[in-house]
Amino acid sequence: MTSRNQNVHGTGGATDSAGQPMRSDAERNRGRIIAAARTVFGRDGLHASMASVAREAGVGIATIFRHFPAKEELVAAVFADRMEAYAKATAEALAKPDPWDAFTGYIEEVCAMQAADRGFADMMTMSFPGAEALEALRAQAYQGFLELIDRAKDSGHLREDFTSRDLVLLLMANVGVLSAIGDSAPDAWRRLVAWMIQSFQAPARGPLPDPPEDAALYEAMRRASQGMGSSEAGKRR
Amino acid sequence: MTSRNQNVHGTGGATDSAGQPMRSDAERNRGRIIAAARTVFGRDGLHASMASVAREAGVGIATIFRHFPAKEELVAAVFADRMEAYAKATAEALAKPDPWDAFTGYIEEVCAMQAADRGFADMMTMSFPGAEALEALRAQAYQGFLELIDRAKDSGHLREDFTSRDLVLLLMANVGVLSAIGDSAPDAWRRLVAWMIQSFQAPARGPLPDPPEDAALYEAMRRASQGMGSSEAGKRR
DNA sequence: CTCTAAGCAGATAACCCTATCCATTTTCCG
DNA sequence: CGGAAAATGGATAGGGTTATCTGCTTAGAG
Repeated sequence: MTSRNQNVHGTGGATDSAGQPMRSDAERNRGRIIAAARTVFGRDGLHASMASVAREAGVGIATIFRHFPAKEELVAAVFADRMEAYAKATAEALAKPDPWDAFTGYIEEVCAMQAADRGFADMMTMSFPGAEALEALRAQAYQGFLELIDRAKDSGHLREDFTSRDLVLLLMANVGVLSAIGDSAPDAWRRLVAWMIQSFQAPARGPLPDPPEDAALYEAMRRASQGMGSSEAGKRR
Repeated sequence: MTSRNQNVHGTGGATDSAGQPMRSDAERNRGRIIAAARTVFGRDGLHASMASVAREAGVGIATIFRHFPAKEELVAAVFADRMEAYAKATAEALAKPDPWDAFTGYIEEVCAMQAADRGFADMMTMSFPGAEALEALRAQAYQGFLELIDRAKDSGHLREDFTSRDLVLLLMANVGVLSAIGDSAPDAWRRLVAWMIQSFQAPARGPLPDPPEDAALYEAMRRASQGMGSSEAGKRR
C-alpha cells in the first residue's frame, strides 16, 4: 500500500507510490526522518517513541506518520540498509578461506552490530512479516549461515550438535546483556560472546539439552514485533 | 520509614511500623496483595503494573499504595522469601562435597529460579539500595558464590579466569533469552546455560576479553531499578 | 505573480503507567 | 450496640505511548 519510493537521495526526483513526483520539502523531510530514526533507534532501541524521532528530526509528529503510517514501516525503512549489511557480512564470511575463522568472525561481527546499534539488536530477535524485503534479506543471510555451519562442522572445528538456533539464542542473550548493562560497560558483551564461541568449538565437552524448535523461535520473534503498536515496551526492558 | 511488620502470618496479630496492631481487614488485604503480586510479577516480570496486581488481589489500587507507598517496596516485600531461597541455595551448594558439582549445580539452580519466576529474573539484574534486608541477603549469597568459585578453581575444574561477574553476565543473558522467547520454548534457557557452563570448565580454550568492572555492573543494576517509578520498562522492556 | 493542492505542525483522542485525594465503608473497643 | 478511628476504592492528576484530525503554510505550475 503505502510503500514510498526508496530513491530518497536521487537527484532527479523521488516519486511516491502512485508515481507522482514528491514535493521537494516532502522528500527532504523524509530523509531527515530516516536519519533521525537511525540515530534514535540506534541509541535507544526499537521501543524509542515516534515523538522522540520527531524531536530529533525537527519535524512534527504528524509528518512522521504521514510518511510512515505505522511505526513498523519506519523501522523497516530505517533498517533496510542494516539488514543489507547483515546479509553482506554473511557473504563475506563465506568468502573466507578458513571455515572456523569464518564462523567465529561472523558471530562476533553480528553481535558487534547488535552492540553498535540497539535498534538492530532488537530487530534481530523480532520478525516483521509485513516487510517482505527485510525478511527476504534475513532469510538469505540465514541460508548463508547454514552454509557456514556446514563448513565449520566439516572442518572438524565446530561441534556437531551446534544448530542455527543456537545463534538466535546467543543473539537474544546478547540483547539481555546489552540492555541490562547499557553504557556502563560497553564491551561486556564481548566476554559473553567469547565464552559461547569457545563452547561451540569441537570437541564437545558434554551433552546439551535440546535446542528450541524453529517454530517456537519464529513465534517468539513474531510476537516480539507485535507489541510495537499502542502499548508495552519491551521492553522492555 | 514506612516499612511494615513482616509478621503477616502471625496468629497473635500483626503490628504496623509504630507497633500498633493492624486491623484485621488491613492484615488480610496485605496478605492478598503480596500473594497477588507474587503471581503477577512471577508471570509478567517486575514491570507488571500495580493495577494488574490490584485486579489479581481483588482490591483497589489505593489499597496497594497504602500498604506499599512505592512499587519498589512491594517488590521488596514480595521477593524477600525468593532472596532467602537464593541465599539458601548458595549455602546448600557449599555443603556439597564435589566443588565442580556444587558450582555448576548452583548456576543451574539460580538460572532455573529465573526461568520459574520472571520477577526474580528481573530482580537478579537490579539492585535496590533502599531495601537493606534484601541487599544483605544478596551480599551474603554473593560471598558464598565467591567461596564456590575458589573451591571449584582449587579443584582444577574451573577456569582460572572465571570471575563472579561472569555469573552476572550469564544472569543478564538468561533474562534476554527468557523474555525474548517467553513461553514459546520454556526450556530454551537450559541450552544457553549448558553452553556457558561447559565453557567455564577448565582447561581454558583460549583467552577472554576482560570482564566488566564491578562498579559498572553495580551502576547498571542500580539504574535498572530506577526506571520503576513513573515511566518505561526495559524495558524494555 | 497568483492560486491551488500538497505538506506541515500542533492539538487531540484513547490507551497505558505510578501515585494521590477524599468520600464511603468497615473494624473494633468500650 | 454505638461511635470514632482506621482502611478502603474509585476518581483523578500528571506522565508516558501510538495514531489521527484540522487549520495553516508553502511549494511549484501556469
